[in-house]
Amino acid sequence: MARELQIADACCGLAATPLSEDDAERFAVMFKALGDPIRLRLAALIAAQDEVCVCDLTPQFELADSTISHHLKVLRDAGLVGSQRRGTWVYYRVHPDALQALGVLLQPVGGAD
Amino acid sequence: MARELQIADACCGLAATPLSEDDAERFAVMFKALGDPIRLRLAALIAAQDEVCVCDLTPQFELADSTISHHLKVLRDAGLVGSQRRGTWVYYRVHPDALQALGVLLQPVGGAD
DNA sequence: TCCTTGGATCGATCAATGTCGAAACAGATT
DNA sequence: AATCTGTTTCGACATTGATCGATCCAAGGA
Repeated sequence: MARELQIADACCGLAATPLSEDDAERFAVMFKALGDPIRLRLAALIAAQDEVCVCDLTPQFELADSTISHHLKVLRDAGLVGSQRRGTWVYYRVHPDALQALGVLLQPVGGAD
Repeated sequence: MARELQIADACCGLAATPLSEDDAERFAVMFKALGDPIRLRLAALIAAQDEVCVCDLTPQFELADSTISHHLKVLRDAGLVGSQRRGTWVYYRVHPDALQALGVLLQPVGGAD
């Protein structure tokens, strides 16, 4: 059951949100996932296209394949991306809703006050 | 010298950004800073007002003052907030530009495709 | 001057994380 | 079935990070 991302709480940005402990916990997981240079680049590479084969990602880093796989799992567990196996290869794509929820949380900070 | 946050690279969001290793490094520091529930709540509390006295923050957490101070330092080092001492008390305020840069990086992911 | 109070820093401890190589797993090909 | 290739999982290790108590510093008040 792909949980529905019930993050309606992110309606008004950090500034307007008292941000319950639960929400803070959930959002922090996502921010933490993006809080690593490798994962941030991975996320950018995936977001740049509809979907990306892992086999196209690993060559772009000087890290063991298992390490890249680990980082992809962190992004997956955070709900930021999803994966799908087709034949031999595995393809990753972003979950736009998740990234957008984080964006909304940050955006209006200096906006309408 | 409050460094000028030269993050013009964040013009087009994750999707459009090849995201150089350097940029990834810089942004990751900020995301990582927000990647802790305590710090995320601190950031929200600070963003909710023009400025906030540390003395108003510490009572809202069941943590040692030194721990809160440490988390504030992480937010400060990431460039997300700034502090100013006035007499006995220290006041924190957000750096809207920094938060906004992160927001822009995330926002347009699912936007115009 | 000496205490008190608000904050930051330091040093120590324990948990979490990044990294790797080895092994396991899933499909495809022979 | 045997094997090859792409991907993930599994220990293991070194590094980082969260937390605390103790200490230090700055500003006020006795």
